[in-house]
Amino acid sequence: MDEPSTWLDTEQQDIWQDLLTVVIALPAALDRQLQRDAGMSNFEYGVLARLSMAHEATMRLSELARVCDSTLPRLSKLMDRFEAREWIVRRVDPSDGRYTLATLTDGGRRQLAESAPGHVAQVRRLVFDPLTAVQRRHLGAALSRVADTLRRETDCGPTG
Amino acid sequence: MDEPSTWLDTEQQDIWQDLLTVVIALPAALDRQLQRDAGMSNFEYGVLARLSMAHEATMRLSELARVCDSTLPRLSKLMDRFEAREWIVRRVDPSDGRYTLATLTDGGRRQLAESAPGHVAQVRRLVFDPLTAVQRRHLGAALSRVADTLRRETDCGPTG
DNA sequence: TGCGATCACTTGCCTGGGCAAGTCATTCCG
DNA sequence: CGGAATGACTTGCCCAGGCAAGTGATCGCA
Repeated sequence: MDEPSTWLDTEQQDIWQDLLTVVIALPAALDRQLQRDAGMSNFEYGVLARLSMAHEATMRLSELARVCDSTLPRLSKLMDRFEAREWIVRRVDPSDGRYTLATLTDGGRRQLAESAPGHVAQVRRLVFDPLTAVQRRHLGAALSRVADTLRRETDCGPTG
Repeated sequence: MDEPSTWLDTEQQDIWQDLLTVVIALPAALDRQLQRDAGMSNFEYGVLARLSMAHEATMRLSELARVCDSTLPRLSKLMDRFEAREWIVRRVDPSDGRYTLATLTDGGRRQLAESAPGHVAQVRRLVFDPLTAVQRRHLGAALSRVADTLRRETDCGPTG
């Protein structure tokens, strides 16, 4: 009746349903906690965290956008908001006037430090606590395959 | 130096990074394909699919919103767009005037049938093709634990 | 050297979605 | 029976993000 190559079998459908739940509800749960406790979204937290890990807490916007899976307009507008809160400062890259450098301020670093424990606890509670050590290892192995596929997809050929 | 219960170890950080990639890039990839080939988002596809599976392709909006992980305002506005494209019709529930019933039209069903193969192929390509049968089974086991946790989270206590 | 091409970012416009308030139907309870 | 309480949407307002066009800076090549 069904084309085997077109449809998913029962096991795949169950996995797919759970995966859909995770990709929808997990970001939503992370956003709720961070919004409530720190007044920022999961994406905003990720940007601050990436910046804090960079050398001298400074990165070019294009590079920051890339590692944060963001577009440049989106990041540009976020930087406007962060500058208004004085969490970052922008300045022109002295070595190439086309680039803009963003640097985390002390206030931004403080904000990140205050938000981190609650966020990490949420990640631990929702993702790692429900798993045994073996399940965690297996999840990691499978996720790395899927994540690699998606990264190739995004980088080179967003063929759809 | 670090509180063991506060921070993630290296294995967990790697898994977390891959999971972040998946929850961000997977919906984006699904949206791109569906938008390009069918002029709709992944969420819109899910709503049509759920409706098509219901008895007589009809559901109450509140029930449809629940199974689609949507809010009522969001779904209400989507129904406006779907009605404009004549993919669904709305009518008051005769058994209780507070409810609104949505029914998939023939046009909506046709649209779904045309979109399904490409969407399923994309899911298969991005999620299942990179995995061995064993990895797939392991992924399913771990995901079901995490998904269950998230569903409890959403239903009862969005404690954050 | 100078002018067009490229690059990095910014801005404007539009759409989708969240939240809170409003509307209408039904139920509860005196 | 009637008014208050509840329930199921719907609407209005606001903001974040996508895309396309605009702005400077730098590069390439004649």
